[in-house]
Amino acid sequence: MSRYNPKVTEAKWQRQWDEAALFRAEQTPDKPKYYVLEMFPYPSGRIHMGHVRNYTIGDVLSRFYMSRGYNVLHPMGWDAFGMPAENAAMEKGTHPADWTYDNIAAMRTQLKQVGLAIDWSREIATCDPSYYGHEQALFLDFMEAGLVYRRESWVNWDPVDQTVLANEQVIDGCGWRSGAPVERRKLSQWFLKITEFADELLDDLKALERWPEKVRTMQENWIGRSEGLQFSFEIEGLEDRLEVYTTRPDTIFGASFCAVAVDHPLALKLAETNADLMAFIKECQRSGTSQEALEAAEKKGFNTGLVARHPFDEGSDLPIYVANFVLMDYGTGAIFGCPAHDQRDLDFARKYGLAVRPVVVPHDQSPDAFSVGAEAYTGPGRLAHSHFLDGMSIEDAQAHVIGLAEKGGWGRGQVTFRLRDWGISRQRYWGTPIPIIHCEHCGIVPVPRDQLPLVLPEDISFDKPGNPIAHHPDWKHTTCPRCQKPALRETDTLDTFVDSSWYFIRFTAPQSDRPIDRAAADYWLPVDQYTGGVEHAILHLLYARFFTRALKRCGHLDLDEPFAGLFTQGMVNHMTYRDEAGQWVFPSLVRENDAGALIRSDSGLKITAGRVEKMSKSKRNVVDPDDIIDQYGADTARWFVLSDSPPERDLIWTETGIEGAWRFTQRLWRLVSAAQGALVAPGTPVRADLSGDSLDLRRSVHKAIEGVTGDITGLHLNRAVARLYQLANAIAAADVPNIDPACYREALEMLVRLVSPMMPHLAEELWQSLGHKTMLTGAPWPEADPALLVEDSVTIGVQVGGKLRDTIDCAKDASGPDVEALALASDKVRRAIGDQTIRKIVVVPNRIVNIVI
RNA sequence: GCCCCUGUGGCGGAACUGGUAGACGCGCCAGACUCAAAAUCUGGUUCUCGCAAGGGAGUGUCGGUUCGAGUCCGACCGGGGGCACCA
Repeated sequence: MSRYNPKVTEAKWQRQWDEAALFRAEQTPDKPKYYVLEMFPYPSGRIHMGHVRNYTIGDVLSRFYMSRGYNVLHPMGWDAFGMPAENAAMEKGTHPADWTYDNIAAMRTQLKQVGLAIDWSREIATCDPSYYGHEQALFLDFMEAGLVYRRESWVNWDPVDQTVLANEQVIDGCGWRSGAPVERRKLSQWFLKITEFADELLDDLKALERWPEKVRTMQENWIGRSEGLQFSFEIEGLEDRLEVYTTRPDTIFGASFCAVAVDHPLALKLAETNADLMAFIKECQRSGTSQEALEAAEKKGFNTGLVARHPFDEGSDLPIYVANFVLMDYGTGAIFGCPAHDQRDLDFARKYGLAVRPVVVPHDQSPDAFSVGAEAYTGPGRLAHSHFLDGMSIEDAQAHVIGLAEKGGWGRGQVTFRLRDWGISRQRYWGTPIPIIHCEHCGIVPVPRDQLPLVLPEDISFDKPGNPIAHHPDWKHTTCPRCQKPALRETDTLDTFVDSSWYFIRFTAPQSDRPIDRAAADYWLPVDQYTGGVEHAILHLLYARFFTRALKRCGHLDLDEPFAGLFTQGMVNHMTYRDEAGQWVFPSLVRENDAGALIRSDSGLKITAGRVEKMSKSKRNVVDPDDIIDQYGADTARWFVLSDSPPERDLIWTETGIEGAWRFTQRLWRLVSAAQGALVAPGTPVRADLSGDSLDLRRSVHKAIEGVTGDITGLHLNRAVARLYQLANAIAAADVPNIDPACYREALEMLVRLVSPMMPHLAEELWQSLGHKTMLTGAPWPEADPALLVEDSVTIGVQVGGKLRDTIDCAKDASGPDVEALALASDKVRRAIGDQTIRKIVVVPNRIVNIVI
């Protein structure tokens, strides 16, 4: 018997699918549509196992829905703008465009070898003017719709390299290249008004039933709607009042200080005449702009000497601090601190010796005895030590204080969101140019639409630090479209999240001369199943949801939610290895010597195995998909990434695992090949009166159809794989001479058909060798015969006092008394009961009997 | 620091809405085939006491709800993801 040769077979079927144009998405009214999408890759140069896993999951769905009679759209493209291309340009001197397009070409070849059912005619790259030109048009549409504005905001500034740094380029507060301490700087930047949709983005999460609960929760928290009180304190000796926002107006009597952000106008004004305060502010600005850096920093404050008057409690005035943990972006940039009921305030109060007065007391404690130690109390309770609020619930007290503030005219109830507007300006070359002209006379003027795409300059130099476009000798010099006088182009480019906020829409009509073809978008959208990593759970997905709504407002779409179903897949991990010299070692170099110790195959150095971690180039714990496909074929690689781990969890890549998958592909091949001679002709009907082993086999087959279908629909792909192993075991264990020949053929055919979405090449090959002349891809999905799925007897457990003592076989749906009698007839059960009295017998039909003693 | 997720044999995992914990795969052990090896096939494999029959323990830890908890509730510990300029 010949061995299965994936190299020849996979190439053969890929060619045939291609020639038959099977994966070309058709927009026809006779069939329902199904849009399958995986997050498009950044063209880093080579695909990694994470890609293989991601695209295989999507591919299984594509092929499955194709055979269930849908018009399937399964496209591929490239998230092709971004920093790595510029870094490569700086390090290797290659042009970002050349580097990117070379990478795309290499990765396309690799992806094609995986045998994905992709409509390659729709391929797009975001760095292509035919894509980003339309994006520029959309930017202008947003501008006309009032969704774009410009204001100052903070960036990480590297004082040595004279350049803006991304958060990931700030390491321990210093620039990654220069090592110089990073400063915060203000720059005029472009923003999109995502906050205008905050309520909608929050409310509509509820309707996203096919999104993971955790992603919805994360977005909910990110948007962060809160109801509170905005009010102002009188400041002793000053005309100005201090405007603060609080979500806990009930704790007003527990206030012991006020604090403003380091970039709050009051702080800046005081710093003009206070050198110490100025130094403190400068000190605080010597850290990155990331939330993490700000919040993880030790809480520090500067006492301004100013005092805020408590609105109710004349005796207790509150010192005003400038504090590094107050955020200018949230609320009013100023707070009152109630240390007893907020952890950050408590940490601050302990450091500066401020009073900690509990004003909310848990229901089971007395107001006089309750005190707060190292942890703030944020739970439920009753108000205490709060004059007229005493005894109220938190909710009542909040409503009461807000009411008083509104009546007294010194404050009002206010809804605040944590969500901030989306800053889309980047001071970089490799991105979409923002189509704006700055004119001294006319101000901000959009680039006329007939001049789009506004393309990036090609002759660019990375010799100097900073933004290469701004350094370009003539690109930015232009004339104002309004007054025709000399003017300057905007040199900022768009955040790459803008590119990925509408690519799934462009896929519906990638060649259209308008950004969006309404008919195509109406037909294909929303995406039915979107798959990608959880790391995109908030930003990318929220931006895309916002973009869809903004496009609707501009008349491009009639759609609110872009992704009807979302699936977040886990990472691919691998064991790490280090040699005696402390170097990380590629798994392909690890060998076991005769003594069973791990050594390097090149140098012979001893190796120690470390933790299992996410595959990463830096730790070298990577496996190259090319090597795997070369050695085992794409089907084996696909089978392995689908097996074992549930797709939403991390997968551990192991050499033994891929070998197990390889054995299974060979086993399937042998199973079908061995049957060849003995098979009846294709299409021979299976008799209805099977019995014995044939009937048992047929039941297993139909249960597998039912199970696999359900597993794929529910995205439990690892369970589908396990079921197929079971089915193969059942077929292999069958005593062929005793099995009805038509039944045996059916079993083999169903195995092949059920395996086909996962191992499409092998399935085609086996289908052909079973005597079929037409391709399996796209052929209708099998249906289970319901009559073969019903069981007439069940085995259930019998517990005595909650402990399993025996199992009994009984008729399905047998009545309580019958099952009870059967259970009590068991020797093991009687022994377990002994001479104890039976207090009660719980019978759950078809499940369990529990005899309570 | 804040938000979210996760924790089951030697390993990856299975267990529908609370009802026989460990399906399936990997590894390991024994056997068959072979001059031998590889491949393949058959059987076994949670731990523990026991020759066996049989008993006991067991789903990160501690506690709770229940006739019954891997599953629900509370606290804690370990691992991971996100935190707005990585994509």
